[in-house]
Amino acid sequence: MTFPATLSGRGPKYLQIADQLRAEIQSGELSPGSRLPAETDLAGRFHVSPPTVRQALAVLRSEWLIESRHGVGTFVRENRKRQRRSRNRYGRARTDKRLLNDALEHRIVFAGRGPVPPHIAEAMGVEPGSEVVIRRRHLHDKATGQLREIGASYVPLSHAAGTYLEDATVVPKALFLCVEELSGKIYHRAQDTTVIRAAERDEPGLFNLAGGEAILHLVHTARAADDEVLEISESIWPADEVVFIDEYDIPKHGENPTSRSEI
Amino acid sequence: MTFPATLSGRGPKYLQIADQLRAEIQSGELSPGSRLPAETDLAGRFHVSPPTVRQALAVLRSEWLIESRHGVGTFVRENRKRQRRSRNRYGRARTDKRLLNDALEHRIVFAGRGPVPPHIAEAMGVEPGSEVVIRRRHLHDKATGQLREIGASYVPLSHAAGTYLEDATVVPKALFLCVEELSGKIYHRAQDTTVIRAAERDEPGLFNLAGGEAILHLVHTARAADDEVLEISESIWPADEVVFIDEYDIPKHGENPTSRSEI
DNA sequence: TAGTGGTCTAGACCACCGC
DNA sequence: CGGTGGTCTAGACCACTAG
Repeated sequence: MTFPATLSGRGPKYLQIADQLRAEIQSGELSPGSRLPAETDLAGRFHVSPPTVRQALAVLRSEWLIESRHGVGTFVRENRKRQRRSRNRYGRARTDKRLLNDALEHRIVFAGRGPVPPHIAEAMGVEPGSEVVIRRRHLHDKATGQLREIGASYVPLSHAAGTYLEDATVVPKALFLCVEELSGKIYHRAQDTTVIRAAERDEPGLFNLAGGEAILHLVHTARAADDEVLEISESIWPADEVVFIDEYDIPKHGENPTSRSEI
Repeated sequence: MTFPATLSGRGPKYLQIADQLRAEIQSGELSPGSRLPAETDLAGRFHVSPPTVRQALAVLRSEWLIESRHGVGTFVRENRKRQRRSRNRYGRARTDKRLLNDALEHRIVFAGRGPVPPHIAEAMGVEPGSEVVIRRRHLHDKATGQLREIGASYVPLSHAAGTYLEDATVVPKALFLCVEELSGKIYHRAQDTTVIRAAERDEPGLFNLAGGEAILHLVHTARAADDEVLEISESIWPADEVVFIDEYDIPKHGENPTSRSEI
């Protein structure tokens, strides 16, 4: 029998049940994608009331181990293939002339003028609500159609107003190369700010999350040599789908570091 | 009256209650650190049963907005002061000869030989369980005493065996300078791997978390010019306490990028 | 229609904390 | 001690999905 009907008696029942099920998941007895027994079945096997089972499942849900589909069942979460991102997006793009991940489909969901949101205005050094050119994108997994990333780019009117950046067509090359062309200025220095926060508003629905899940939110500010902001872009992922891998040279003794440390 | 007794009737009651309370928190009516009314009080005011109130509070807890203390009450979470980390820890350390954050107290909780854990062995390219010199550290907030970061460094025996790195005394300068001295090799290139995962094992207790919270886990691998691993270190934070701020130069056209992109 | 998970009730008793 | 949140029960009814 897969699920012992006995609880050892140490600690709360719902935690013991969660421990049992977690062990079965991690041992592979319950494999990714497989369905758990119905809540009423689990209640019977563990000799507890249904709400207690639900409490145990809530624990596993908060650990990102299972997900429930209303009217269908509760399933062991698939190990979603993790994306790999570098914080330095310019290195290869400058030579490859492309920035896009081949496994993702790039959909521009909005392009045009709009008010700059507060957290971007701050980084841009302008009044919140000022008009800028905004390009919003959704990146979908080509295989499954699942939304994997939400992004937006904000370019000052001075460089983007009236240009093709206001058209919702996919830019044929990396956005920063377009901005360099249009502005006549060169991207010189960047700042990336990364935070992890709880999912809010429509994000759980968009990403098909249980709710209350962690979101990774990156704001990227690119400046010209004279410190003028050329572009701010932000990217939003379900935090558990992302791995950052960064490789970089370590400054030698006496060498001027290319990154200012913020520690 | 702070808490209206009426629910608009749209959607589940527990979500409406959560929305009400969230609005009060975000408007500042319920300020950080202040106590919410007791669950039974809330049940009375909203005319629902106590379990329904608990469900609403569970939502806010998963959004990291409140925390409950058994026997005391439920409180609006303080905005914990966020740490700022740069991926490039070497820039300033090479000139300042220090790596430590002044607001944090560095406690070495273990130093000596031990088996290398699996996720480190992989990055190090050795058998899991091989012996290495391990230095484990806890970083506490000097003001509050709260644990803010767990870290560990792993140095191959070939460079650290029998040296002062096996003593649990705080190293007077940055660890990498010690390893450079002891090994006679220079840190040349680094890789940082960052993931966000659910808290596991004893982490909720150590960090005083509600459970199921997001953890940020960074593994840093430093290599010499000949690709030999000189040191691997890992850092673990409650994800909501960390902001990464990275500044870096953007490679010019035709310039060899210092970071290899992983996109 | 049958079976699933989602919402909600009205209690009970326990464990913890501060006074 | 009184008040708090934590655990648990034994139901009821609804909403969703699949066949």
